Amino acid sequence: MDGNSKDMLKLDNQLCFALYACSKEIISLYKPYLNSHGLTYTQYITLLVLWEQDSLSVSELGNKLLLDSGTLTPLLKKLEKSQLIERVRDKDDERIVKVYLTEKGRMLQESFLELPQKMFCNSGIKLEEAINLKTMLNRLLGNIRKL
Amino acid sequence: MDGNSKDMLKLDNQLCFALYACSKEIISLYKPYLNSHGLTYTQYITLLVLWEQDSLSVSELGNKLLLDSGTLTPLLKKLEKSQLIERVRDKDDERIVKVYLTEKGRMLQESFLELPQKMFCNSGIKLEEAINLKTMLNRLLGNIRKL
DNA sequence: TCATATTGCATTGTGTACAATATGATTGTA
DNA sequence: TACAATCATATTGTACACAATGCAATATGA
Repeated sequence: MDGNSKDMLKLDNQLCFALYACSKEIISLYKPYLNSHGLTYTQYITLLVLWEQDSLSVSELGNKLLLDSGTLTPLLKKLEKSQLIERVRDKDDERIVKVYLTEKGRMLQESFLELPQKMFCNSGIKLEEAINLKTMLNRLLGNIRKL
Repeated sequence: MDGNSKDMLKLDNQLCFALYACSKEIISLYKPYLNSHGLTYTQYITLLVLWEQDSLSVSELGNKLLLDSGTLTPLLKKLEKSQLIERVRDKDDERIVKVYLTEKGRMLQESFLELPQKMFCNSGIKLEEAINLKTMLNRLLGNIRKL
């Protein structure tokens, strides 16, 4: 991040591009494994949330995942088609669609228990560094979201 | 990054999700400004590269941007339609398409000279932190790409 | 010259983001 | 209680990003 405006326009000097590239490349590391289970990355993180806490509405999922309902609706329909979840419109408030794991969806967690560890080893960075990086990212994320 | 496998499957413990979310959110900060110039983020970083070095082939651009030609071709056609670049098939090797900035494309750089600074201020993090973060991301990116 | 591999771009299909819309719930007011 | 206005939620449509495949041009070697 040196001197003048033109330098800051260089691709290599842009924090945003580093984030953009890193995110894409890491996700592409996940892909082979996820695809072998018929999942995209976004579907995977949706399941992550449901494995933590079942029975969430579309918007609650969206809040946790930072995803729009317009993104989630087709995604959830696919997960439902694969019989990993069920979408049930709430009786009391018919605007709300609640999402439940099926037995098959719950069982699937077993296949992924070792994945984070495996991915971390692939990344070739130290644990301390990873924690440090994640902390900084979360702080940055917090700042951005307040705007 | 604590204890057991199930904990590591929690969304909040995933470095990858922090990257994914941060990248998306920061890009969404760029969007209003980019859109007002009729550009997407990907088109913007493509111009960043061309402003640094004009007259690159599609694959050379792809290498710098970590983008596939399948992503670049339609993108470049749009930039050509907006008369910001020209795509010229190489005389000596007709497989190669070279990309040149037009005068209009070169001039456009002026409009973006202050953008990185503005974005950085919005992010609410310290310069030292940003440098630190970018360094770590680039190292991580380097590790990943060797796989 | 023929066969094979490589390289580079284009095309197609899938996934995601965003804006516009529809519909159900809530609140305030008479 | 009834009604209008507002708000909340999900869906649909459109455009973009990306991956996979196919095709054309070139290079290499038999």
